[in-house]
Amino acid sequence: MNTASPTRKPSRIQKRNRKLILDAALEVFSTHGYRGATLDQIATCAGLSKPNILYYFTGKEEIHITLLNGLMDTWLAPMREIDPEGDPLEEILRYVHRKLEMSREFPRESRLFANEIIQGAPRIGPHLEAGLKPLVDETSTLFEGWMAAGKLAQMDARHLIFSIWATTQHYADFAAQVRVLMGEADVEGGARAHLDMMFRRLLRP
Amino acid sequence: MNTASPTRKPSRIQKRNRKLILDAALEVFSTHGYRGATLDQIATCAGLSKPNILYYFTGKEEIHITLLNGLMDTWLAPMREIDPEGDPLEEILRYVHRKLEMSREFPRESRLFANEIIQGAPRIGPHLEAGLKPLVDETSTLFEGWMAAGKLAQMDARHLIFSIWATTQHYADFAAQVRVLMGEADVEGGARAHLDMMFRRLLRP
DNA sequence: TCTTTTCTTGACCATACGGTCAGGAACCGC
DNA sequence: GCGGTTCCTGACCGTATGGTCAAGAAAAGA
Repeated sequence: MNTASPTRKPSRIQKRNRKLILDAALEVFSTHGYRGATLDQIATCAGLSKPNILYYFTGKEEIHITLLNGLMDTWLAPMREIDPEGDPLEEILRYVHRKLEMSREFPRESRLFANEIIQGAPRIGPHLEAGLKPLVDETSTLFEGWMAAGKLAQMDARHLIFSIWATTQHYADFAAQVRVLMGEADVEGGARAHLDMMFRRLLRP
Repeated sequence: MNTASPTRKPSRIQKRNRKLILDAALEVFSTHGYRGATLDQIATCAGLSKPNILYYFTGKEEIHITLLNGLMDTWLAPMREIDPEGDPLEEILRYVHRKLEMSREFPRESRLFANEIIQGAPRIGPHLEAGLKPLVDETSTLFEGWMAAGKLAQMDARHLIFSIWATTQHYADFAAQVRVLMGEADVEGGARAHLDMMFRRLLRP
């Protein structure tokens, strides 16, 4: 019986294999996109047989959705950690640095989301509305309060957030391009210094 | 006989149909990615039959590569238009605005490139090295000269370029997300004002 | 007009892919 | 050790997809 049974805590094997599958799927989906990924690739990558994959998940789409949902929390955590009581400039800079770190630490997750959004968010659209939007609205209000209090330079809070996302995730999503253009240089360190300077200049009242 | 014949100027019909195909392919590839796109979709979208598509192109991959190569020039044109003799700050701001305009005007092209790069640039990698890198190197040198002359704030020129690309293309590549978060607001105008202010603050010596 | 070349297509093919199923193997409480 | 449940797989199926081909329709020369 599969996981459809309502009350049944997952066995040791179940936990291990679902993790194997999701990890393999993250690898494959993030590099080939949803349509480009195949169950065979995921199975091989996970070290399991294809029917076994379908023993744990009802189909390809469920794997993808499970991944996206599970990752959403991790992905938004840094924004949730912005402290309304902290120093505005330092809080936002900390957020920038945390996002950049995540770009380096979880590039596959970043690309998974990027792939999904670029293609019109066909499978995660509802979750954007329900999960992301409230958080962004709240954070925007917080930023606007800081600006009104003269703690930050005046600007559109949502566009500021877009700029932070864009500049930090760029290093994960466009890594192939960055690698070509930067060669052997210390990309990570350079990016950190650049973004710190950039947002410091931008936000200083 | 197909286009492999070396010396043969394309007929009227040939020109029209190749254009139809490439335009349809841009639409389909940019929204579904390379693997997600099918020849049938492209054929339907172009109003031609599938075998007819394959009369003009040897296969799916050739269509994709032709698209990428043909678009590269258009895509890099704004960077080529930066005037070394112009006012540094205004030249770069003009570049930012031009890139943002292209995001609005050619979102499909932007997503096509984004898809390709995210997946590791498997089909355009060589062209990045040969076409993009020299131009970026040259532009970086120009920027560094301006910085050394005290016309711009000091920073890493390559990371500056990344920041410009990331923030402007974000509005095309992540349009689905922006739409959810901004609702009916005037995204275009807000983005223009925000990026102008942002890079002005950043670059002012 | 007649001929040659270019263009177009319906029918077809081989493969790849998502998914199913019957039955066997491994695990687990007893 | 035994019975029942969970876990696993080889073989298989229907469909979608990239691509081919022979032959007809349309243009283009002559």
